[in-house]
Amino acid sequence: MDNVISVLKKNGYKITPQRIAIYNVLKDTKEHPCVDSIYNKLRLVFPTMSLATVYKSLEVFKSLELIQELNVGEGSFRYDANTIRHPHVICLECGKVDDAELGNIDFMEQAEALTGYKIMKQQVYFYGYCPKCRKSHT
Amino acid sequence: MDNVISVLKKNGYKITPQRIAIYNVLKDTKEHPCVDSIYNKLRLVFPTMSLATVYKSLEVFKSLELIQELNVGEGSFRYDANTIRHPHVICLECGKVDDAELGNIDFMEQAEALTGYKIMKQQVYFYGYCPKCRKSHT
DNA sequence: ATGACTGCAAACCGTTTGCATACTG
DNA sequence: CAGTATGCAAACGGTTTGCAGTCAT
Repeated sequence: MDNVISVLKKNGYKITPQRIAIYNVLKDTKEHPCVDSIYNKLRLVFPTMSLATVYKSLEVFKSLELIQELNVGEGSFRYDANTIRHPHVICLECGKVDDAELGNIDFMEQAEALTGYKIMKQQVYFYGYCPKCRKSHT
Repeated sequence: MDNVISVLKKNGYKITPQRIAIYNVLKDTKEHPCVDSIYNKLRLVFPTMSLATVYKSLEVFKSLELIQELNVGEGSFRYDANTIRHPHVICLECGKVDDAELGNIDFMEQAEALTGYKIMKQQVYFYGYCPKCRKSHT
């Protein structure tokens, strides 16, 4: 909750209304919004909010591991305030991105042994048709 | 091998030297090159080759499932002529992308049961430091 | 011969950067 | 008060598009 504030403070970043608002948008949704979507939500509250501020703030949050960046292959990134590693499902029709809590599917050790890489992170994405869209897809 | 030719033909696409050359670049490498890298390799052979042609050809191949598009979060896509589902490892230092043949780690059924999505595809990415780069990373 | 393909250039769109102003600490 | 953050606009880089000319069938 105030975790953001203390982490920002601890790392010498200033607490600004914009940063708090941006973080809260992510904290309060499960939609994994992209920058534009965050920006448009915030413009209603901060008429002067700029895209650049959203980008810069997300960059700060990312570097402090307060959020994670998703990369589902749309040409833009999405963001998630849940930084615990978990898979995502993407609807090929409507573009929705959901969490897919599959329990423990950690293959990092196995991958490390096999590839010789020092593995730091694992990302799992599923692509398919969501409950609503699958009806129209036979 | 001539699989490309027959698939293109079967689907009403023309066989052009450019398309064959682009496909062969992918077929002959394990580097998962991006568009720019493919383009620069081909310019040596086809001085008039254009980026647009590379993009358009890859689009055709992708739609015919002759190649797959990778999306490791660099701001550009990479391409792989190996269309069999397999994980990839990305080096956080040098950007290299390798295959990681982990045996069977198919969670599509599980994800389908859990999420209600009709799952079509699964992508697994590992991020870390490759054997060369990990030395400089303690 | 005809219709698809190539290749150039311009347009596009998400993201980054530079800089003057505003605000946090 | 010092120095970081904001917000605007311009720049950037990967990708897409339109169109005239060319080539595969």
